[in-house]
Amino acid sequence: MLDIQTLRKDLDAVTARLAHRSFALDAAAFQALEAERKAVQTRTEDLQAKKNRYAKEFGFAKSKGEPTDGIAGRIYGEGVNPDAVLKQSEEELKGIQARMSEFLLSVPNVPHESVPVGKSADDNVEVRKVGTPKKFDFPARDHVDIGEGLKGLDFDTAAKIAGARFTLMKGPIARLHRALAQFMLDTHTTEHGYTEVYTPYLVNADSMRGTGQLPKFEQDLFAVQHNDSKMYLIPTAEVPVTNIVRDVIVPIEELPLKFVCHTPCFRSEAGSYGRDTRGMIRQHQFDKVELVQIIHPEYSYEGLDQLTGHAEAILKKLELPFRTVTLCTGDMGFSAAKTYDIEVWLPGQNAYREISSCSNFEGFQARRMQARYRDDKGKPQTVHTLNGSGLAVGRTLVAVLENYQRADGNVDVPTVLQAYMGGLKVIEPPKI
RNA sequence: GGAGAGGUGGCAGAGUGGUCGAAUGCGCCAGACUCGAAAUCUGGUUUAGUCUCAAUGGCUAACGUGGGUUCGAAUCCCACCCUCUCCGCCA
Repeated sequence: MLDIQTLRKDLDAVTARLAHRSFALDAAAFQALEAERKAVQTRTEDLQAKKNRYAKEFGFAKSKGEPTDGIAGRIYGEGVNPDAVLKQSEEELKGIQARMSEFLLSVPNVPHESVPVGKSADDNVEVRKVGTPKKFDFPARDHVDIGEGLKGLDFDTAAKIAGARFTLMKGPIARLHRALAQFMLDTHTTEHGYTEVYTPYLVNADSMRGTGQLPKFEQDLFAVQHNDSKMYLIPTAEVPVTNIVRDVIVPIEELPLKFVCHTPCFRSEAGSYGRDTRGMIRQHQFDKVELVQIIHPEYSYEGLDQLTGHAEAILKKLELPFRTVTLCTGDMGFSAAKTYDIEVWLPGQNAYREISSCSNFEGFQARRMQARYRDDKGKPQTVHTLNGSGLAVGRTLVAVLENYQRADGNVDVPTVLQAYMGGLKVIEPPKI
């Protein structure tokens, strides 16, 4: 949610910057609504003030045993039904405020000035490239062939159990998946200063609204009915973790809060039919290790660079080639002010594919969820929120399988993971 | 699932129809005292919104949430949500 004060003051500038991300802000509608709000709010509060004055004088007169007949006429004038007028005015104001809030919730974040202007992923700007894609002296297979050859990935059985876009892992590949998550958590907690958290995987609507999934993107979520309300399966740990600070004033000396969290993520993938249907690139359920920072606004861009570096560190330790790009204005998510995508090299696709997305939301999420700190004058101020994948575990597994494959169809275990694999150095098919 | 207790400011905790945005204590901030600190004393200290001629200004709202009664609700009534304790069941 944008700051309504900014909209009032710099409506034209905001409209112009939102246009870069192909969002047409209806400035006229906003101004009309704002004018209406002002008129109705002033009138309503005036009526409320009269009502308060009336009650006060009434009580005062009563206590002194004076008559109370003349009071209403003196305050309200003759011939009006103050209750009905007030009630109607309050209803009207409520309606306007609801419309205003709906309007504000539907406006995406304003891109930071450093974000390149562009229309699509083609306009993203590469900031660095690390490692060189390995040349294989045999035709590189993709993770599906590798995993099925090792009897460790089974998409048919997953489809039987659940449907399309699910994976069943077995044996050393299942263990490799687990090892990756452990390795990531350990690295971020022991080397990057994050606190590990475990959270609910089902959350309420307030939490989804706080991080921006609701109200606009309900179709991307899985939901379950619970009692009379809906609960949502988290599409990323960003949701429960960032909502830790919803309605909280964080002591300034505790900033930045740095959390790391490993969860499954559930996404309906509505609207992505036919895209990435092969393998485990795009799943309804996948594991991710998420980094979240709650940070002082002054340091949030510094923090974003650091957080992106923390995610990249995992790829470096795994010796996987990657590149990092800055998303252009047209390719960014709804809530982000700036996003870096980290893309890992996948020999099976002969392409770099997204494995992490690191964003600064500035105050966009924090305003929605009233997450604040106190400035040196003691006034509550909105914090900034950051998050990034550190990393998507399923896609990292894909990258390891494809980059560490051998001519015989087996897969070398990256050095840093061997301890997590009980010393195993090579993944081979089961003996029997 | 059954029985009970409770949800009030950063925290603890009073307040059961009026001048209560809310006692008191703790915490925090400023000042006094002090060489300095502690102790003590004095003052301040919820949040959100809004108006205007922008001030040491006015007004509105908020005591879990939503409704109701009333001139007037933290306080009374109804519904719901949440937390805690005990019993049962259960990974």
